[in-house]
Amino acid sequence: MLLSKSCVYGLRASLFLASREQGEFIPIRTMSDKLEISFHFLTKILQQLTAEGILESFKGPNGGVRLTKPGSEVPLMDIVLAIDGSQLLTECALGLPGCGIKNPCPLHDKWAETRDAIREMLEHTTLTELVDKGKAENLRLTTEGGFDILFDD
Amino acid sequence: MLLSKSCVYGLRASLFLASREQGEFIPIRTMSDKLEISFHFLTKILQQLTAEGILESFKGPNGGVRLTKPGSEVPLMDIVLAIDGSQLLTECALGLPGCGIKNPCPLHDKWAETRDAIREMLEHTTLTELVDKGKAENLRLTTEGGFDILFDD
DNA sequence: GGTTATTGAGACTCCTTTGTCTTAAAATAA
DNA sequence: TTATTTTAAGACAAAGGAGTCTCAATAACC
Ligand code: SF4
Ligand code: SF4
Repeated sequence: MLLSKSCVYGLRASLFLASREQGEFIPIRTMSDKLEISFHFLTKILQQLTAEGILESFKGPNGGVRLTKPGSEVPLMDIVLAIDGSQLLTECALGLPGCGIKNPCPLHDKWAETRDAIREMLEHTTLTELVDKGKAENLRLTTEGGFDILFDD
Repeated sequence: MLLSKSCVYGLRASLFLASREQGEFIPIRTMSDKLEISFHFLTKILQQLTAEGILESFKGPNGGVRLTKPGSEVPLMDIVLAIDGSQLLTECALGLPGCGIKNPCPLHDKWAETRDAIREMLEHTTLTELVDKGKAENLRLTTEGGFDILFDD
């Protein structure tokens, strides 16, 4: 799999947060319910994003988490790097240790192109971009139903 | 990681086989030594490729494995599918169950492009193509040294 | 036939990822 | 102050991937 499960959950939650008012703290429990992700597991993942400065959290009643920056300034890459690390963009096809341009394997040229395509996609897509698209076309973030079911409070 | 370790080992071994005479059976022990892969582990992986008809094997002295077809007719995709399955090309970014064009997530359009790039690369690159390149430029298939060290018998 | 070289099959261990649970810490509200 | 709501931290369990090992099956050679 390209992205780990933790990373996918982190992305889904980040999209959820980006779809709300920016100043609002959203309880993790709300997100875990709506996105159908285990609460404790999601908590651990979001703690990583908080540690990386992508989210900020607040304890106690009316607490929760929120994005530190507007979603339009957060490319997907930020979340992927925070959770899965740079592995995807540095390791590769034949997975030889110490890989690079200097002493490449035969797949390097072709793989580098593909890898760049992945990088471009993750760097140039922002949370807000996907949220806007999701809202406009009622796309889904969860197993069933469209984007809008996330907002029946 | 894009490809599992088993898959990477399978690819490396397939490249090794494609670089030899086609009719020749190569003992797995020889490959595990040259490619620095655990013998028993590589054996299990190559058994999968044999079961899928990509390799054929022969027991006993002078036995080993060989490609069933010339390397020029074997795209990398065959090996990836045999070992990792179609997961990489069907599952995706947000990993929602039952994904597809019918009920997509907001990432679908962008992801589909990237996924196609990966598919194209795997489908249109053959073993022989990489072997020729590797031999010409003495690229590497193992941690140290170039392509040629595989052939000091 | 007996020994040796090789793949085939499967049990088994080890490690990472995924997921659950419990307890502590912080903030609010009564 | 006490109870409640929330995140923080970390122990623990379950599942899958990665890797090791043993023994059986097959083929060649003596
Ligand atoms: S040489 Fe390039 S393609 Fe090959 S393993 Fe290294 S980074 Fe990957
Ligand atoms: S809709 Fe497309 S991109 Fe989104 S999870 Fe499904 S297949 Fe992947």
